[in-house]
Amino acid sequence: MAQQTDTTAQGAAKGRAPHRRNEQARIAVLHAADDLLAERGFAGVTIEGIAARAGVAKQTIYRWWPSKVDVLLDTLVEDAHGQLVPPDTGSAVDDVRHYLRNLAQFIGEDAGKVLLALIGEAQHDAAMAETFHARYLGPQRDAERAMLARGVVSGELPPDTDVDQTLDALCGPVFYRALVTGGPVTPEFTDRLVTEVLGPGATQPK
Amino acid sequence: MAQQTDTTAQGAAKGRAPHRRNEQARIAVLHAADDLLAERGFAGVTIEGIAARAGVAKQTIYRWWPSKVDVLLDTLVEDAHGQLVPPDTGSAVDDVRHYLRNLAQFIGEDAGKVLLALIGEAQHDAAMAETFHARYLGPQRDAERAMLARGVVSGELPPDTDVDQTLDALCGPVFYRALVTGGPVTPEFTDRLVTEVLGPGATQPK
Amino acid sequence: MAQQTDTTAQGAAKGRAPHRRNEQARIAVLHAADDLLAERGFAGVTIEGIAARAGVAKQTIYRWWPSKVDVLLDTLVEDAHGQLVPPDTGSAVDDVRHYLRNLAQFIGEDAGKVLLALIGEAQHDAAMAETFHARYLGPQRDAERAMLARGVVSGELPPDTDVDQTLDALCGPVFYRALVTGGPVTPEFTDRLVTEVLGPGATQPK
Amino acid sequence: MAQQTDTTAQGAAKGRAPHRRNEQARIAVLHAADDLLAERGFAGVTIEGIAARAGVAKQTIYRWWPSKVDVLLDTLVEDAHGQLVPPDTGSAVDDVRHYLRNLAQFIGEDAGKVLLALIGEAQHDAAMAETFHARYLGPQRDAERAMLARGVVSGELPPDTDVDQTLDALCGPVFYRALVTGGPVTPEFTDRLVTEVLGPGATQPK
DNA sequence: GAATAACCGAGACGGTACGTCCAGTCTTGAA
DNA sequence: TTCAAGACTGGACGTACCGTCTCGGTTATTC
Repeated sequence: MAQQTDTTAQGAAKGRAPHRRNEQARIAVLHAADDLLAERGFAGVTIEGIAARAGVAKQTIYRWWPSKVDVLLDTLVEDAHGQLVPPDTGSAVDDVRHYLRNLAQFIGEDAGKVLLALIGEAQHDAAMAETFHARYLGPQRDAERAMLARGVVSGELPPDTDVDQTLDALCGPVFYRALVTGGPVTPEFTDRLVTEVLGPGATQPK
Repeated sequence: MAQQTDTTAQGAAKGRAPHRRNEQARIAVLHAADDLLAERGFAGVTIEGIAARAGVAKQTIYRWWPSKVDVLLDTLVEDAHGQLVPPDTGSAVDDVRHYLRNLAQFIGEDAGKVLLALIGEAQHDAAMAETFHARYLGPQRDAERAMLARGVVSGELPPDTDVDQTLDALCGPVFYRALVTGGPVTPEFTDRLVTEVLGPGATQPK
Repeated sequence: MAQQTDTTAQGAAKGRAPHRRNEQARIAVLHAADDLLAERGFAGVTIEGIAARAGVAKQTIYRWWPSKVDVLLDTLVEDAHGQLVPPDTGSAVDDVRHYLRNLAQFIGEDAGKVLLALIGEAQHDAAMAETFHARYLGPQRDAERAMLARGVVSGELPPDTDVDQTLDALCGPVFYRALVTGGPVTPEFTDRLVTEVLGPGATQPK
Repeated sequence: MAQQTDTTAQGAAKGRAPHRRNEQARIAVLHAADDLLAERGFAGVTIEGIAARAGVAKQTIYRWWPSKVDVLLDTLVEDAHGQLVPPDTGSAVDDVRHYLRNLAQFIGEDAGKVLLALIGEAQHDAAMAETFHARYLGPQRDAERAMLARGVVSGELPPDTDVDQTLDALCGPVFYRALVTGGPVTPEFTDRLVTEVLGPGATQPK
């Protein structure tokens, strides 16, 4: 993924700069897109608007990103990389509990708005949905699956656990609240979810 | 909602239609919008496109609908009215099981695509989200709540059931698959969900 | 000219109302058109605007006038009938002098703005120009010709006077100022015109 | 006037064209406007029509011209520059005679229709009238004044000549015929005008 | 230490759709 | 039959962005 590889200076590190890209411009674009989304909503994010706010030429954006959603996808990937990695503490149930709390909080923040907006856009654009899965949803899901799989291996979860069904039962309600009902996603809500889905043995909070 | 009230001939019945709206045009618009969404996706639905396909002037659309999402909302409300009413058979668990199967099937059809598209759009436009709740999500949720409440009253469900949490646990995974993971929503999936959420006493399928 | 015949109540006077036209509506329309022209200029005169201001339905206007310029033409004809009739005092030169002064003043008033606007519109619309000539310019010109002809008959003007050329030499500069240069059309200007065109024998002002 | 300045290659010569305008598009627009006026009249000239005929985007027109009349004004200025410059042969009376003949002919041609249409539009739109004066009528009048002034200086015309009154007496009738009476403007008509206004000493034709 | 090649800002360009205004036609119900 | 009211098709308005395309200017290697 060209627009993702040279995080900071890594590009210059080894294999000769592929073609000196202006890092400053890249960051300005990501920030501008992020800000516009927070301030004016998804519809307020336009290539022209990003360019104007970032002090960058439209062409510079088109050179590196196929569309505005790819810009947002980049910001999401960078943010999620720092905040949405499933933990690995040894206790799978604890991991799940913390991950869901974390997810709920993330969704409530600006960065999470990007995620929701991209899910929204994926409903409108099948091609976009595909790259969204390839770049974010797929890898994230894999990490989540691994988290549960560790619990199965350790015996903390039953050996016949259907990992996908369980993940949907855990994450589904969280996103449902965020995307559809608009209700608050509190730690109480996610903790209870964990208890109900993973069984009463998982009751004791950390 | 003005554009919804005079279903069939009620308007002419007694109430003296204060200003005769062209029913033919209304239906042509709804159909055109529906067709365009199915054929070309949400982005392919434009006021100009609807007008052209429906053989109607743009102004006629703007006269009765504030925006294209309101047109789609009208088609959704009409469709859902026929297909998504929670049943009331006496057995709440059976009702839920059937409702979820129904919901899963609806989401897979053209009419359901409208629902998903509107949920998507709601992520981009807060004002739209509000009317979406007022016109569809709110009433639908109320009907769902009533379905569960009947089970509590009848003793089929425990008296301390948290209706909202339970509904989210039931519907959340269904929408999560449809909106996010893209996985199939099969009857097996929803039946299992019912069993897990409402307890093993609800296991026996109808 | 249907829209002209029943000035005030004359329609009811003799031959039984041809088909009871609402005189009130007719007058309201003419006034509304006049006012709109004065307030917002020719472009601000629209059928919808006239209808709204006159408290009249659009259809009522279309029933009696083919277009908005016909409405203005009606107001012009009524106004000019009262103010722009060439005088007949016995002295043709005096008549011309007074007529030109009168014309200059008329052009400066609201009613005259209608005349200028219609001349303007005639440049844009050949069909309109034709009815304009038939209804106003032609008759007015005939009256002007008669005024000069009286001078020729009385011997006040030379027998070989080219009436049309002379009229153009008299009226032309007045309209040129009003339509093109935008300069003021003063009595001094028109008096001098008369002197130069009709000869020094016409010098003495009244 | 920005849209007029870089005639030919002067822009590239030294001044460093700050932003390359597409000359081809500019000319296509002027031609399209001209053609539409001749074919369908002023009302038939629309921005959309110009754009379609010129093979140009509407935005390109709006970028360089505030309105359709400014487009026509540009074509007029270019045409008049070539055909309506008052001559300077040494004999002011001859100059006037030729200029009026020229003017009469110009008005009869397509290019002259633009002039008449703009005078017409000026009656409807005060702001437009102002730019019309600034861009065309004013400069043209100045050139005409200079023509007469040369005659005064040379002694060909009396020293007490009122230049403005004389110009109105000369041009007024010409425009009056074109704009109002619709009569033909022949060389005989203009020659006679010159004789009458500038005196019998100016009689002998060239 | 030039030459050169990709970058970058700026923004003009052909387009599509927007939401608005008004034209001119029509239909309805009251007077 | 006229009238007020106003819905209807239709066309143009002027605006916002889209994605493509030059322009000159600026770096930063590469010869």
